[in-house]
Amino acid sequence: MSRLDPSLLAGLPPFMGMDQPALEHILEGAKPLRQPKNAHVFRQGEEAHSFYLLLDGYVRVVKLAPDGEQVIVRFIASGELLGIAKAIGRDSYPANAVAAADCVLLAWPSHLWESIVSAHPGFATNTYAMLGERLLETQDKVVELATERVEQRVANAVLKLANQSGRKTEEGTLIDFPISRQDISEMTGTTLHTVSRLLSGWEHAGWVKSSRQKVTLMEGHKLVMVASGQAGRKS
DNA sequence: ACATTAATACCAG
DNA sequence: CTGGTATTAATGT
Repeated sequence: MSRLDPSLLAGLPPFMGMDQPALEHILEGAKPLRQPKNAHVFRQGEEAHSFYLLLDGYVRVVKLAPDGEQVIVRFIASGELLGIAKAIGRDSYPANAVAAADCVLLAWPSHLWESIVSAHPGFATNTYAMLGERLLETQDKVVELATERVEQRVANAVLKLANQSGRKTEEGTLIDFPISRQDISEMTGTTLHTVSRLLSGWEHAGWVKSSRQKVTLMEGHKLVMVASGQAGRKS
């Protein structure tokens, strides 16, 4: 068993403002874990035996509707916690978590949650702030789904992804993990057909560039226009 | 070279 | 305009 370096955690949002001994203490209970692309980190309904910190990669959180329909709730980027069912008083996971790219994570057994939180008040406030952020995000998304048209929603989704995980290239901003039209449709409540049509439309206009599992954003401001409903109206 | 899976084209409601 | 099926294109083995 190799020793884990506390500098892995230093500077990450959940551990902001914590000193070296505290980080070492938290790391004692963690074991590293590596998940290949498309592997499940945990499944909806499963007993929440562990909680996780994503060190590298991306995982998508997918909610399964009773009829088998899938909805992508959010993407988790590196440095974020996931599977913290215990923090909201649950003992089963509320959704599936799937590696969107090859991932490396740290896993803690869930029973350590209580002791870590009570031993480290800074960690507690950080994670509750994070939960609050996520709550606001999902509220915004509800409003979006209820009030905006499809083109606005997918424009928003693309912008969000580019913003959250964009990598600069000569072409523009590349979303640096594999993303299919199906994925985008599951984020925005449409079908892959509509997403495909919109994306190729924008590609002809020169606003984005897309190929299999890849989307690069070239003219972000144009998409912002679409997202705000100021463009693309047709009759 | 083949099988698998994503993206687009095509067609129907 | 949306949703389903077929065809084509890309990717992994």
